[in-house]
Amino acid sequence: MVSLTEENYLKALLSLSADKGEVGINELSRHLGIKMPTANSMMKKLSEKNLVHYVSYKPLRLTEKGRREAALIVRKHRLTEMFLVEKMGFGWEQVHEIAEQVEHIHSNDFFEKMDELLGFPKFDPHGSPIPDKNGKMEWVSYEALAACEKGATVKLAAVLNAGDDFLKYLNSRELKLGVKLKILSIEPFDKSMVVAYGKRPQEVLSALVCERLLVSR
Amino acid sequence: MVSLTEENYLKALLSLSADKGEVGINELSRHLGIKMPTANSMMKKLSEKNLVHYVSYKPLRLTEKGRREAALIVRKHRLTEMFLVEKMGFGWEQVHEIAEQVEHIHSNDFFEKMDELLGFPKFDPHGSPIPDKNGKMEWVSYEALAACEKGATVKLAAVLNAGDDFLKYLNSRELKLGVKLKILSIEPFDKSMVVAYGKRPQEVLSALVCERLLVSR
DNA sequence: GTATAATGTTAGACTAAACTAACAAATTTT
DNA sequence: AAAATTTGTTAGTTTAGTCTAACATTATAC
Repeated sequence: MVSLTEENYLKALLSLSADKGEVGINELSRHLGIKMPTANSMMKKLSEKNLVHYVSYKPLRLTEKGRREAALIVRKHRLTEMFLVEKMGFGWEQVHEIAEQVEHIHSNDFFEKMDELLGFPKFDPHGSPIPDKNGKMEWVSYEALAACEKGATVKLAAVLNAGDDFLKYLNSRELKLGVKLKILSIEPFDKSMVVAYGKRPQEVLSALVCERLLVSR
Repeated sequence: MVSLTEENYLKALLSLSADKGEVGINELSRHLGIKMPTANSMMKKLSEKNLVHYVSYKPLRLTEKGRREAALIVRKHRLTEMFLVEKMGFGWEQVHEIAEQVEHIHSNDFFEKMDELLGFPKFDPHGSPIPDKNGKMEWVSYEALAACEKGATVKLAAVLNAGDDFLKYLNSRELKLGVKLKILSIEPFDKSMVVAYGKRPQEVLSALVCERLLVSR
């Protein structure tokens, strides 16, 4: 049995190792807002349970079992976010907090019913992929808007590290998933972009924003 | 702040004191599946927090604050059950387990949205009243079917202590809330009843069943 | 109304998950 | 390559929620 606390460690490990490949105790503990010794002893515990491969002073790695467990929690989180937006009328900036709690509910029926009512979606409201029942996550490789060149026309496919503030900012600019963006110019000095989309002929996006917008061609 | 564990104690106290008026440590601990000393020290803790009025060797009583807290958890539980049945297509025998977990989610928005989508229902799928946002619970005083006399025609309004088995039994006999029952006879020996309803001209209900079916005239 | 049974309380121990303080190893800087 | 910094580990403490064993009080039976 995996406790709620353990589930949160696994989820953190999955998301950090997806971002940067290698995960250390320091990074993990900062991400979870706990102290290093706490994370350290939890890693030993998860290692006993064959969820994490732990060797002193070496980077942490999820075992296949651990990766699967973590992906199933992510699945529950993302299905919940989708359900809250599509079936309950919440805004995409409101759903993270609630999903953070709902993801720990033990009931396959509950999440399978959500999945069914939603028509088996492949992506959540922020464009992130929803792992399947076996914990397989299809990684569609989007580009960051920041990596695109002047003149390109691209479609907004997902947003990265979508916190409350960032999503409210996007709402205020009518930047929704699916919007087609044309890159009018790129400022060499600060890498900010001027783009056109929808009814907005020119909108300035900072480099930070461009890094967090993922697009497809 | 009230922990998940504390919430479960409060809920148990509310339901036991609604049933029988007085609640003892022994009964409370049996109901929660824990040992008496554990319940005892929790009562002291809840007393510190002004949620329970605790005096050694005297029956336990919720304070007004405690009663309100408990009723708000019951509200969340019953709204959830209603949502699962009405909006997600679960059977009334499936929803208790899930609601038992969902009731601990901290988000007013989440439950208010459910309430709104459901059209502000007054009763849950088992006929139990849903407390309002202030923790006020309207007690409609139904009778047990067992208390009715031969010849009476009554409407099934709620079911008591509705566990999985009991609800499956009711499903198998097509006994749903709102069904009109006519009491054809009462067996003096074991207090079982023969009743007519829907397309069933005569159906035998044991005394145990009759005690748990609540009806209105 | 005393003996017995049931219920309630106290004291002390355990586990999970957190912490701080001190120490050890690895990495980076100079 | 030695010093300094960052990262990781060990040891011991804390809190919430549980337990058992022993004792105390209240209720019940005879």
